[in-house]
Amino acid sequence: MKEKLFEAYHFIFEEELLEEISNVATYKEFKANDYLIEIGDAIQTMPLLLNGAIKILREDDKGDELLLYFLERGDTCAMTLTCCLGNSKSKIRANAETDGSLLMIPVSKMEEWLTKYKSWRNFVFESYNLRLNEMLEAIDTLAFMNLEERLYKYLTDKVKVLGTPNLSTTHLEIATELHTSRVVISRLLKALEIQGKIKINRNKIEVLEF
Amino acid sequence: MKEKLFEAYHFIFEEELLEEISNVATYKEFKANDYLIEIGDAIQTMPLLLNGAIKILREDDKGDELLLYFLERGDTCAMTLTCCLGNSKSKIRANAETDGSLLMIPVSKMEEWLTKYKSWRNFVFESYNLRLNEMLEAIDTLAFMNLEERLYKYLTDKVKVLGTPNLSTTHLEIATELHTSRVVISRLLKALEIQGKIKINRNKIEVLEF
DNA sequence: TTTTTTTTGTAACAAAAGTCACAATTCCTT
DNA sequence: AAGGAATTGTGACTTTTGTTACAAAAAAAA
Repeated sequence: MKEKLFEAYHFIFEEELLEEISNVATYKEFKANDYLIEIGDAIQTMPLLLNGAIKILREDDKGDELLLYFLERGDTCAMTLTCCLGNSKSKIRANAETDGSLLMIPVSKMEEWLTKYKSWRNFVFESYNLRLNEMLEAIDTLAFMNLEERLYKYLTDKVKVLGTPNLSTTHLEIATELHTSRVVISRLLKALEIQGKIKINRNKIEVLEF
Repeated sequence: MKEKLFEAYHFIFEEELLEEISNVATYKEFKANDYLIEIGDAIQTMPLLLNGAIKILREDDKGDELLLYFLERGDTCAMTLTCCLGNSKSKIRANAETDGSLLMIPVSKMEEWLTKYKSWRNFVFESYNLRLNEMLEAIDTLAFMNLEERLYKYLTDKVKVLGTPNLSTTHLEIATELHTSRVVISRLLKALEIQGKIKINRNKIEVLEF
């Protein structure tokens, strides 16, 4: 665990802080598709992602989903910070995209370190900034792109996060994360295939350009 | 200026901090429709809104706009914080919705106060949280609501910010801020009028239920 | 008052996205 | 191998949103 921590964070945090973290943090492993946070959960700890990828989803009152963005190694969830510091309930769902591991930091420590370590303060602000920018990107996508463009962006984003152009997913799963219907996604995937951008197989999509 | 500062912020900041602010801040008044920040601007100071309302807009590469949210008294712009601390260019446009005034705080001070005053730290985090939540709301609106619902939300939000049910605006202006076309807005406004939710006059819309 | 500009209304059409129904295919289970 | 479940394909249709073109009304300017 300590090795993983140093591996992922030694560029960012000073030795002393890394030591402190490894003393108070709880280590947790997760498997792909695990639900890590549910909407409405009270958040008591702040996660530091060591490896793996986590997707952050929004849901409306009718249960309709929408993928917001991915977290990767070295990321933390600003939504969690929001909840920790604001003492409110989670407004998003966190769902493991791959297997991975993370550290959980108690809120009390994370507040203490804000004054104690400049690198921690920078990290926290940097995280907020990253997340704000991800949200802006999500808004751009929704407001300014049509579904075919959104779909292609979704596929290429996934390729980047997973590190392979071969995606194992179904049309229905994509439709859910983009908050549209399966028939529409099948139609648009077909269109992308005709354009030579992807190759479709059952439960598999290969992204050819990205 | 000092009175306005104390009036707007004495619940939030301790005496000492208020004094410091009034020593280093520059006071600025603005008129409705003034452009306060343009996309691409380098941000050197952080604004504290004393009174009035500011709307925050996003723009894509083709020049299409989208209203993100409003800032009101006691607010600061997390986007600005992002820029200040991250040292990047503004990704949004700030446009005065009403006349008003604000204070500009140098970045150096705002960083210094982070360690010095707990109330300042709380304020900054609180601002980030507010903005993240506004962004989430914007995403919900785009992803889960149809245009008629978005339009009605837009109108009622404006009523809240301006404090009057009588809005002075044109169909074209609304269309621009919702990133759609004037004809569509005219059509949907008519529909809302038939439902008895609003009353339409040239350059004026009265919101009857909100 | 006339002219010009701005704003709004409206029809007719086009494109994008969503829905429904059902068939075909592939995979999994037994 | 046979049956059932999951996944994908497809046609026909509806709804929502966007576009174009032009007329009418109101306000502003000359």
